[in-house]
Amino acid sequence: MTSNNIRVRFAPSPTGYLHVGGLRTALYNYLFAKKNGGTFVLRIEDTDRARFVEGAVENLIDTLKWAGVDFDEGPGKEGSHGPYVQSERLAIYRKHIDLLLAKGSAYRCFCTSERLDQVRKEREKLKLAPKYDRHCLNLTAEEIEKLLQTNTSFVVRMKVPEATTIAFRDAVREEVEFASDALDDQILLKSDGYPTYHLANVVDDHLMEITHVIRGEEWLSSTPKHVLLYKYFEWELPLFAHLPLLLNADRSKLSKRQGDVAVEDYRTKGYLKEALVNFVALLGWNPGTEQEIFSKAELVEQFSLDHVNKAGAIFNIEKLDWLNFEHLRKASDGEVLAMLKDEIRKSPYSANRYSDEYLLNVIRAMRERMTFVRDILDKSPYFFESPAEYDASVAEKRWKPETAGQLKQLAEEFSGLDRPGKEQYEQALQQVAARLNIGNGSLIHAIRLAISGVGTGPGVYELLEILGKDESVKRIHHAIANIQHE
RNA sequence: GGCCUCAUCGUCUAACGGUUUAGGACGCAGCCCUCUCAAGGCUGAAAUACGGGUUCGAUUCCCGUUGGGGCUACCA
Repeated sequence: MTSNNIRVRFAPSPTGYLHVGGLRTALYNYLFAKKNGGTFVLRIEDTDRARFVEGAVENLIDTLKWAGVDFDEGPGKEGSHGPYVQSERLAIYRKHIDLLLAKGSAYRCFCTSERLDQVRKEREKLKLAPKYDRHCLNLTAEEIEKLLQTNTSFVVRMKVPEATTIAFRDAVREEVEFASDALDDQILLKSDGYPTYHLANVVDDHLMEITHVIRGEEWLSSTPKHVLLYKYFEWELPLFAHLPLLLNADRSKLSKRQGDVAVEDYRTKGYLKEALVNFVALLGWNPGTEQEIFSKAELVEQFSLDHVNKAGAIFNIEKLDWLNFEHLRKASDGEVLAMLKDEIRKSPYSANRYSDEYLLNVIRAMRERMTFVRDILDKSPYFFESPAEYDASVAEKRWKPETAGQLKQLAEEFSGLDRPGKEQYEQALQQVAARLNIGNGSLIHAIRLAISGVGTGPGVYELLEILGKDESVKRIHHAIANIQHE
């Protein structure tokens, strides 16, 4: 499928679940790759052993698969640039660290974390940038040898040049510049032998021949360190594209505290993958047209880094709900049926009590009235069980002293009908109303309350038809016996 | 605090110096339709953060202010 050399990657940390911001980043990478005939790589950045969560990788892959954001190379889909899990690439990083050490672009640091804390505090007091004081940069070869011999634990730091400017081009932010003096001598190799993000990321992006690094804006500040590393290794720079962050309603970075951030949370809440993908695609990107509803294929067709925004975007659920409604109505009756059966299985109702034909009728009646498939159960439980109680405010308004007698006549009329449809119910009701010399409306509202228990929902005749004659008549009699007016 | 970065309706966004009484969408309000609720149709309220420049002309370019966000870990 790859007609050129464009290669992008999504590089999450397996710390639990896929964040919706991560989904957005993965999606943009995916769309960019598909649009340009490139390759989309999934790489697992598990260099922090303390934060590793069992099963997180599987969960990540499963969630990506659910969302339809498929990768071309990655764990379980080995290509020519593997392995795709960083903890399996330790020897590679070690080799590159040695290279840096030999060139003098990096140095060993034997300082204890206690000393580091102290240095930090002192510099903070002096209002200086919180940087390492380069104590170990001045160690002699003999001193280093001695420390190594005694197995003193150490880290490897990058040697940042003094008084220069590090500039790079960003596809969404154009030129970005940093003064090297503001940069810390970043740790590249931790004392446990694992690389930090900065080293592993640069080495892997190069080795995996990544051409475009599309990632969240939280990485913008550390990009000069990465640029420096590319320079030390004498590697060609990829094109960076830093995406605006997804925000909470108060404009802080989207966090768990203020709502659901895990893709699986939205999945279990009943959001369609089509809606979620459509929604996050629009958070930070626009097609340049007035189109709002997109299929995945349309997103691929229209996606471009040129239309990526700079400012952070608030994750606004209301629009997501609307998109869910829109995508749900695009689903076929059969697709909704399958989803509805799933919901019924999770509900107190018994799954095989209702025929497909019956459920399909319910779906057609509720089509324009649901945002989630679950709404069918929540908003119209009367399709699944007789009303146990009757809405008091509706009863007060629609159930008059004479209503019981009128409905009794109507029920009798219905009983005499032979396999009635909507039209027959309507005719019967009109006849009874005429006979009683009352408007159709008073009968209609009363009967709705009687058969559904509530005052809202699909048309009454449709309700009667779906429920069937026997069930409807039964419910009417039950209502007559149980609804009190005033 | 320092560095980086961002700034159009409540929210997501359009506008790439003049075609703009700043457009669309979500949400909100009203009207129509109607047996209710929806759906649908129509209408409405709602924004260029502020101050200086540059220019015949600034939402658009420059500077500053203010405000927001990110980073500032042997986390990614």
